[in-house]
Amino acid sequence: MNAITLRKRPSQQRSAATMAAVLEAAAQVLEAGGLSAFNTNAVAARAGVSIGSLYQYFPGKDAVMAALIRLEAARFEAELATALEATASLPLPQAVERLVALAVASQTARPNLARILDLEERRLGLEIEVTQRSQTTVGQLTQFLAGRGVRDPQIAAGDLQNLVRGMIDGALHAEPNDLTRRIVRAAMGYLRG
Amino acid sequence: MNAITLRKRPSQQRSAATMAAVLEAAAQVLEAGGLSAFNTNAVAARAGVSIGSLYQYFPGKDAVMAALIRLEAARFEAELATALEATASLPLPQAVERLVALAVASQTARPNLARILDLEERRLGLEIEVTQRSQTTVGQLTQFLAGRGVRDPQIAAGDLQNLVRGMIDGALHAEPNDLTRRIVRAAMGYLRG
DNA sequence: CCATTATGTGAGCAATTACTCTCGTTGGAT
DNA sequence: ATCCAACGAGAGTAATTGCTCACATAATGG
Repeated sequence: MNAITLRKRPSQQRSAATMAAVLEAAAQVLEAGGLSAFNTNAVAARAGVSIGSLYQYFPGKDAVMAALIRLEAARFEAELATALEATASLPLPQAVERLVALAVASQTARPNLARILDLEERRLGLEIEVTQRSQTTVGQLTQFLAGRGVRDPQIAAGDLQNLVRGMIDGALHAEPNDLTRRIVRAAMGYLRG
Repeated sequence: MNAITLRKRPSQQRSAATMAAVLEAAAQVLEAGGLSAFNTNAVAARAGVSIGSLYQYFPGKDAVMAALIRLEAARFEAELATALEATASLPLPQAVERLVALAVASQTARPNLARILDLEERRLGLEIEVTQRSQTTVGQLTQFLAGRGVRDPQIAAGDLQNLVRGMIDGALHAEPNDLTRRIVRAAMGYLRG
């Protein structure tokens, strides 16, 4: 019997290293060549594994994208969580400045990557996923704003995220000087109403 | 003689209609299926012309994209120009509200298109093109802001454009209610410093 | 040692794509 | 009527891509 021998399933330790290598390679390919350069052969080659191996760990191309999106989101959310702790006792303007500086630093590291991941996230429709509200970026921000007495904190959190993202995306290629200050001005203006 | 018979060159009247059909088809394909659905066969089919014809009017796929980007940019810049005239005598907050409302309306019509065109514009690197400063979106905005006594009007124009674009992009899929009001709040906050 | 399983490999296939080239059609001038 | 240049059509081609599969190698257990 055992007609169907329960395919796939590498699991465990080795897989973690290979998967990480693949995801890092995917990030590099996207950053260097954009969406059009993102193909499984290129990713596998840059990761130093064969395409066969890549397909042992990921069911398909989109799964690699999705995993990368989740990884980057988790990274940023972890940074955000510690930053929020550190600013818990600061007055609002200083707290906002710290958070904005964090976002700027995060986007500056790989200017093109975040933009592409954002587009792809929409295409794949995996917006709500890890979404324990407390772990999402907007979720954390919502709680922060609510704690500061901001009205409609959920909407405000979304708006601020979009505002910051938009200003960073655009300005990185044009006028990065003093960017944090400029963003803080807009964000505080929004919050003061 | 005339060994090479001076290839291509359809020009004149008919071309305008065909080119317009191709560009409108390209916009529809992008809006409906995203970047991955954007291929020359699909565009030609939707436009109701053969691929042969498409390639008579456009030297390649990217040229179609570029033409579409320029067309949409020109459309928006024309709308912006008339809106700026109409708001010339209004106080700043009302003027800003009108302009923001225009941007919101423009993006709402085809929510996905602008985002994609923006990404592609960067990939093709055709930022400065039509760029008679007075015809660009930022150029027009810069003059407007300068006339209102805003400091660093060029930087402010860029920032505002990015801020508005970011907030619209993000909010269209989440909380479109009262969007204009919220954006105006951020924009005016930025301008008041 | 061998047998059995887990893991990795990469040539190759099927599908898709951008683009070309040959040929048919049209419409106006002679 | 005949010709000719402009225009359109769409089958075909070469290249690329996502992905499979038959096989090599490494780990594990007896």
